[in-house]
Amino acid sequence: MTKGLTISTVAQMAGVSKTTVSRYLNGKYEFMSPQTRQRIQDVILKTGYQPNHLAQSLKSRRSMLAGLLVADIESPFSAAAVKAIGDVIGQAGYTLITVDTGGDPKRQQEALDSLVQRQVDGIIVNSAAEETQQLGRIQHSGIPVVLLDRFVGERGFDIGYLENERPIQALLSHLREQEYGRIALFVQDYAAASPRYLRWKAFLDATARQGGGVGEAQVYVVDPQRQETLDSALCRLMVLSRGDPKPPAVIAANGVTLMHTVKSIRSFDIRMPWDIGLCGYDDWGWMTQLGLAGLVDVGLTAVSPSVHELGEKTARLLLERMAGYTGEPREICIEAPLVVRRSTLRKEEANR
Amino acid sequence: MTKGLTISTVAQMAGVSKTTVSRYLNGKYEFMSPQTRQRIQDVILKTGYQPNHLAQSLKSRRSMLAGLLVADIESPFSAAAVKAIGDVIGQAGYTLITVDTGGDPKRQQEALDSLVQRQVDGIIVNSAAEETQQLGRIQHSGIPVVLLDRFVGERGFDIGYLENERPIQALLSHLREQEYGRIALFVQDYAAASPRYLRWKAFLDATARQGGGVGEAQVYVVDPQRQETLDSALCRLMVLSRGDPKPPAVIAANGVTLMHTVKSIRSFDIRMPWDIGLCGYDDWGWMTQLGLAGLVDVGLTAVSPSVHELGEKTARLLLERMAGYTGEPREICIEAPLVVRRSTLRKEEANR
DNA sequence: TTGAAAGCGCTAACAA
DNA sequence: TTGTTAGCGCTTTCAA
Repeated sequence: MTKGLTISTVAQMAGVSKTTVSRYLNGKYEFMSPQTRQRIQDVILKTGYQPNHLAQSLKSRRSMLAGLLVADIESPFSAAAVKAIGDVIGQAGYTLITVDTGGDPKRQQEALDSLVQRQVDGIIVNSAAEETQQLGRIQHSGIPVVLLDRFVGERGFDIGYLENERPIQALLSHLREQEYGRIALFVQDYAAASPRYLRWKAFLDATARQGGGVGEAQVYVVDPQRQETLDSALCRLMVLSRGDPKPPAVIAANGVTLMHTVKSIRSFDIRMPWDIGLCGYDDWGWMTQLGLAGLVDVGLTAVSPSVHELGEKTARLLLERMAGYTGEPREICIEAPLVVRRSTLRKEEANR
Repeated sequence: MTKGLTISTVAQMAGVSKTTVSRYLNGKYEFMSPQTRQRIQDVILKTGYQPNHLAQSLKSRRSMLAGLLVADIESPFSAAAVKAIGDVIGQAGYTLITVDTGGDPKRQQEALDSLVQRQVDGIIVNSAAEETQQLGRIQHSGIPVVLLDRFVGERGFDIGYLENERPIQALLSHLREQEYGRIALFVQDYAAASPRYLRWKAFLDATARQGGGVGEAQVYVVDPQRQETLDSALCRLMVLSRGDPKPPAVIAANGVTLMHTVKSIRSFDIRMPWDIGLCGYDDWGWMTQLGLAGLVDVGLTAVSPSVHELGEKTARLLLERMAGYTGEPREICIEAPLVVRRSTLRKEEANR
């Protein structure tokens, strides 16, 4: 592969056996004469020999490889997660194979097969599929599987995820305090991914609980791929609210939806926070550090979870499993604070 | 690793030899009786057998693995590149190992060693280091190396990169047309990465050529990690321009700098495009599709290259090398159009 | 049409 | 303190 440089070559050049070189490589200097050690070192330095990790893995039955499946590596959420997970996993000596499934269950399935064939020692999955037979089988076969943010049908897996219910409730109370009228949830197909579902559910529960005849009617299922779905949802909302002294407000269920809603609001020249209030569930990695949501228009009110923390903790779950931990499945929930900005502040501020 | 399921097991269960199973796995049905084939297939389906890719690679001397080094996977630039490269490479049957070097030459070096040990068939590098001995050695040892956007000292590698000179010139002419006065370049340490250097160079050349006593003084070296560097650059610029009937304008050398400049401008309540013009070199992956730069304030004028195209073409360069192509080093330049938005339009528009 | 045997580069008993 | 030997799971001559 590289050049024909193998452990045998090195052994020969140093005038020792493969075993001894192998011992050297694995740091087992205990019963090795300093001279031998030195000679081997010299040869390795001189030749630039790099041990073949494939062979090592085959023999030792540990690949020191971990797999990570994400739905869309370009979303700031995935990017932040990949970064954090890569750091933690890498720190521990593992190499990470990150695969972008594009949210497609079939691609996810293929990717999983591929990872298994490559003998990864563990897998983290931001699942694109509700179906989990495959994940179950993999876990069963001895490769630990840890979920990232998205639940799948059955339990039985470790998971790290972002808090959903409370932030939605916080968003709602905030909008009520600011005396917005009709409150709508813009959400993508919520059967497809558990966070969306849970946020939708939380919205329904909270609105139902607080009465006022609000409910399902206030939910708009949109598709950010098709801007017109946002446009039409927005228009309906505005029309339904006409004559109402209190303006309506939108909660976008996630970052993509939030940004596309901004776009839509802009295109109709609707003014935030007066004609409409806008806020959402937001996860924008370093964009958040930079304050992207703060850069947009008047600054967007948003739930702002630490995806880095999510990644780190989730990676740790996997590391523990790969180290042999076999306790009950664990669930780690990352709290997500609400950051209020001007897009929903129609009362307190002068708003120049 | 998985379960004890190996090719021997399958062979035994199907009542054939390992050889035959191996033939089946590799699609060599030519001289195989349909019954045999069927039997093997049945066993594999029943047992869920997955061939050990480690062993296959060891024997066949092709890992079907490719490595990708990026400086910061969280930047929209890297994210878009990773996506595109992953798609193209994956499509061709390779598995991609993406490593985030954090822009640290030492980490890059370690990552490269690791990839070599894992016997990757090729490597794409968005280099964090000017030094290239290691890359040269790797390439020399038979593993093709392709550069992504950043040149390194010596030539000798294939590279895909974004056009630098012309867009900077375009930005400058545009600013002149709009009759801005003093024009400044905000750029990070330009010794560290070739694109920055080339943009800086292009800026100097173009301003020098057009005379007017402008030149080095107009370049501000900033560090987006430290907002105060942006703040102070901005203030100096504003002060130097006081009394000038034409307002100053800033060209940010890349996306991060651009966004941080926005932040700074905001914090001082300076109005775009009147008190200042702002534009920049911009690479924001799906953000661009979404029109992030369009979401910010009045919309930012920016150079808007297709990082996807860059990723695709660069990946193709590597695929060709891995397939055995051995011609001269090739350089692919991706053109980057200028998108004019309101942040630099002080003339044409009413600008309500 | 199928199989036996050798070996990819490395590790780990077991001997010496 | 070091080496011999037997594989890890797979592919591939060569022979049958």
